[in-house]
Amino acid sequence: MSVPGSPIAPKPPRRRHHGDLRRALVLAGLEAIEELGVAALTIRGLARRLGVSHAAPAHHFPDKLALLSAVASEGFRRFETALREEARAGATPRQRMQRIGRAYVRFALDHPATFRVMFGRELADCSQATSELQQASASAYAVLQETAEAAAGSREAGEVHAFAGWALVHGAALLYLDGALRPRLPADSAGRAAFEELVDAVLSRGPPAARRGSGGRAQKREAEANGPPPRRLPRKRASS
Amino acid sequence: MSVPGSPIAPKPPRRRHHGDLRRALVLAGLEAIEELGVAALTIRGLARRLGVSHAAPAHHFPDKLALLSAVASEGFRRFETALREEARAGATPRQRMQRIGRAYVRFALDHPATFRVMFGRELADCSQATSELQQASASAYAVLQETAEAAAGSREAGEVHAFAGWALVHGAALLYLDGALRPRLPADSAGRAAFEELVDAVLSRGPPAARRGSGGRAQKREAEANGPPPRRLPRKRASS
DNA sequence: CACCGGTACTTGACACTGTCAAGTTCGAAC
DNA sequence: GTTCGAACTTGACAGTGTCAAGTACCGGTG
Repeated sequence: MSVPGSPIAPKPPRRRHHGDLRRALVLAGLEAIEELGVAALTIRGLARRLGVSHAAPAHHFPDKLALLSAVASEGFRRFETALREEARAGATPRQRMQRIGRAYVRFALDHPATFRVMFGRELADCSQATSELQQASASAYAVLQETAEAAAGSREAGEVHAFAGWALVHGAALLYLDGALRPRLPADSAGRAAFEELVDAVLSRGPPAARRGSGGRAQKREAEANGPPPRRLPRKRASS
Repeated sequence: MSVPGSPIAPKPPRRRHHGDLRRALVLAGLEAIEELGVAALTIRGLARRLGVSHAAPAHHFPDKLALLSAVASEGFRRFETALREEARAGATPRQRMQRIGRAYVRFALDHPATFRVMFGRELADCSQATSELQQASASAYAVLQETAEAAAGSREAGEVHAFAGWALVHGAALLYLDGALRPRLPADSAGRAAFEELVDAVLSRGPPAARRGSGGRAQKREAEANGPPPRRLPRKRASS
């Protein structure tokens, strides 16, 4: 089904009306998604925005999912860049791990719609066909895993390590984005700040299973050395 | 805008063709979503399935998002039931917490499309209008929080506790559902089993931040008492 | 230079969607 | 038995993704 060889940029674009319509579609798609959400992204709308006919995009992407997949791949590339930059800025493996976690959440909060497309359901069902997306995604995860292995010391511990950290920041970001915390945290900028503090606290202290009764002193000490203690979640409002 | 009073079931249904078309729409919507995914859910399709005209649903839900919201609320109610049952079966608070975590992941894996609708983006943007959904969601989260408070001993520790555990299982479930682990874990039943073992391991051992060098002995002992050690993630396949 | 093949794009059409406006039918209250 | 309103139908509209056929333009070849 798939031709062997380098999957990206197999042929130089012919650049007719827009220089490179394919690239323009991906970039405009990213913009449109961030502005209005995924549901507002239409092929015809993109075509109008770029000044081409409504069927022009079909010559670069067989269907809408393929276009979404290309948009998500671009998102993953930017995501990976952000993570790598942050990892490079950390001194110790442990610091790098925490910085990556924060950068992960920050990216999700800064580009919510892109993040959801990257990890969204639509692509999971059909992504077997788009190796570009799989590769971009795996490459981003590799940043986490490399850092986790260095922080954990061993390879196998690093794998569980990386998965747990990944799941933690991923879930936290999505819970915030999806509004699941909204009854407790407002969606405004103050709510975001409180949320990021909370994530910091969890990243420093470690989640519940490790915090049972005995032996919490060292953790607490380190938490205070790594950042401010978390502000408590505000109580739910009494009335709407 | 909104009428005061009890938001749920304010009036008994008049039962014309389908006894209770509103309820039938929600149930058929749940089924259709689980069978074919959210993208395949259309108002007209539901109407055909129930043998009514294409505009009949509009008399019960002002638009498609309202219907999706009702479906998600029903999902949350079933979700909460599953969590509560599991929590009741645990002896100690800590056992309850682990059981809830496992039940959380199991629900997501058993009803992937419903789970994604429940926590999906579409509803986050408009859910200010549907108090039913907010209430159902908060009620499910309350199970987690109550258990976490009991396990943590104090109220404020319980909040961070609950959030961390929530984010962990939520993120893990979504990463699996979205296929982000697919290069490492196959999507078949063996992959699922390996994934559930992995989650168990993380729930027992605690995530990375708590597992740095010193003081890991008690954690290891408890991990072994709580379940089998995690099978290592299989190496990535060499070729597709 | 003319010619020509193929790519990038356009035009037009189709089936499908969600949503609205107006008409119809039926249950129950008076 | 009549009336009234809710539940439902019919018909229409704009908008969508996708396909088939046609057109313009660039590169190379004679």
